[in-house]
Formats: sequence, C-alpha cells, structure tokens
Amino acid sequence: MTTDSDTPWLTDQEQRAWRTHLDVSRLLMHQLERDLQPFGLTNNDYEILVNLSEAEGRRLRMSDLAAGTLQSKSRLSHQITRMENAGLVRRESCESDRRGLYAVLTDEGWETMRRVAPHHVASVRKHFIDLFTPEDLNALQSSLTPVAEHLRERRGGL
Amino acid sequence: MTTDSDTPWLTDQEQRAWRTHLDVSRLLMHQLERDLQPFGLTNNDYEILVNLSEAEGRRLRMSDLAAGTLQSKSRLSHQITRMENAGLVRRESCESDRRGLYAVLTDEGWETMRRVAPHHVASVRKHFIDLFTPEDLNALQSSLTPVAEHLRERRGGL
DNA sequence: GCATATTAATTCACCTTTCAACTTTCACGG
DNA sequence: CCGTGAAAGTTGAAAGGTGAATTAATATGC
Repeated sequence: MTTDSDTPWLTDQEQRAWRTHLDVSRLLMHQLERDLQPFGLTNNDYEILVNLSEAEGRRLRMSDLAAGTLQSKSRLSHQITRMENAGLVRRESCESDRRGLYAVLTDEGWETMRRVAPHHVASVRKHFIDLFTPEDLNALQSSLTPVAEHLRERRGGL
Repeated sequence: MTTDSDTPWLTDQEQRAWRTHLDVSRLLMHQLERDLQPFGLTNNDYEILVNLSEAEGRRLRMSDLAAGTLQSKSRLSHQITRMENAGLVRRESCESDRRGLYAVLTDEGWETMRRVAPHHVASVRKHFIDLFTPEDLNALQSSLTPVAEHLRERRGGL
C-alpha cells in the first residue's frame, strides 16, 4: 500500500464479488446475533463458550483465548468480566506462571452451551451452510483458506 | 430456530468452511482498517465516502445512505456528525420533504476520496481479490449471491 | 379539514470497544 | 543474584454503537 499509481481498478466482476462478500459478512453476523438474542447471549459470548468448552479442562489462558477468538487482550478482559458477572465463566489463577490466569467455564456456562448450541447450529445452517451445495462449500473452503493464511501472517497487534 | 432436536450437527467439512469464513471476515476488516489508518479514515468513513461519491450530486438522503451501508439510522446519524466535524460531509436540508436531510460530500470529502481510493483498492486487491483465481472469484460470487439475498430478505431493523 | 398513523431523523442512556498506562511476574545476560 | 527488558493481564477514559423515546413533518381516512 505504498505509492501505487499502477494498481488496476477493480473490474465489475471483482467489484461485485467484493461487495457481495462484505454484505454477506455483515448481514450474517447481524442475523446470528439476532438468533442468539432470545438466549441472552451475544456472538462474542457464544464464541468464548465454544472455545472454552472445546478446551482441555474447559479452561484456557487469557492470552490463548484472546488469540483463539482474534480479539485484543483488553477487549477479552472486559468480555470475561461481563461473562463472569453473568455466571458463565470464572477466572482461576495459574500455578505455573503467576502472571497468568485461566478463564474457566462454570457449570452454568457449560449447561448454557449445551442448551444453546443446537439452536445456534440451526441458525448457522439456515442462514449460511445449507444455502450452498456441498461442492460450492468445498470450493469456498479451498479458495478462502489461503486468504485466511495470508491475513494471519500479517496480523500485528490484533 | 425453534425447538429443533432434528437439526444435524455440522460435519467437519462444514465446520472448517464456516470457521474459515468467520476468520477471513474478521481478519480482513482489521487489515483494511489498518491500511486506511494512515489516511485518517476508518472503514466506515470510507464506505460513506464511496456511497456518496457514486450518488447523483454527491448527495444522499440519510435514510438511503443508512440502507446502502447496512447500518441503523442512529448509527449513521452519529457517523455523519463525526464526518461533518472532520469536514468530509455536510448536512443539507431537503426541499421536497422538510423532514429529510441530505448528506452531501464536501469538496474536501471528494478530494479525500480521490486521494485515498487507489490505496484502498490496492489494499483490497492485495488482501483479497488477487488471492483468488478469476474462476474462484466467479464461483465465490455465484455461491455467495443467494446467501446475500436470503439475508437481505429477512433483515428486520438492521 | 381534522384526528391518526407513518416516516425522517435525532437524542438520550446505556453498553462495548479501543488505546495507552500500569502492575506484577518471569527470563536471561553478565 | 540482580537489573533490565519483555510478557500476562488489568484498568480507566474516551470513542463508538445500540435501541427506545422523541420531535417534526407528511400521508391517510373519514
């Protein structure tokens, strides 16, 4: 992104693809958020629950959780505080590194996860997955993976 | 999203595709934001500029602009206030409907757009468009379009 | 014509995110 | 060991976003 007078403009086709991608991202997040609302969770809450429930001992170091959910440490810290107040997680100090903390899923958090997950999956299917043929989904996955890798390489401080 | 004990879980393939899509959305927005930062603009600012600069008379009614950028009227109102303070747009009242307002691109806004657009395009190319083969981009576009339509149909109040 | 409903846009109060500053603990070179 | 720098995590203030309530103007039905 330097002084490029030589970068070609987007063709119509490229422009359409780009805007469609943008629209889908945004509308989809909105819709998922809406579908979670009745359960009193946000997308962020839900993603934390997923990450923790899949982890060893239903716990993760704050840093790892931040990395896993692609958010800043600061943001995660606030987020976990809120979820702690809601009774979904608790902080537990780490023996091996006394600077460190674990975010641990509470029983209530686990139970919430079990209860909400099927609805969320249904939502993801309905508004995304099931709208593709299996072949298209495969194609999507293969063409998007390099993009994800490219972006992960050059992501600085979240 | 009712009482679905019958919705199948996501297969591994589906899960991978879904998470890849999520990661790309997030990382990409972050990267674009970073690339705009040196010009003192956010993604939101930029999108407003695009919409206005493409419009008749470089102006749009607040409502239309909100619809075009998929944000709530409230959010747009704040956003325009900020951009007005930055000198990029100005509000102008509407003759034919005295409730209405136009957001109008100022000369400075237009000039900013002209100056920044090539860099933004380069950024979009570098981190997204140019990472696909033309065929993949076409496939992406065709498989994503129905998703966008599906979501637009059922989007309530933003 | 006049009450009623709708639409455009803003405002207010509240919540979330960001950014920089700070505390505590660990790593490691001499 | 011990100082110096880096890492883990938190905090607080400022900026941004949300949703409901509000204001003002227009449309609608009788």
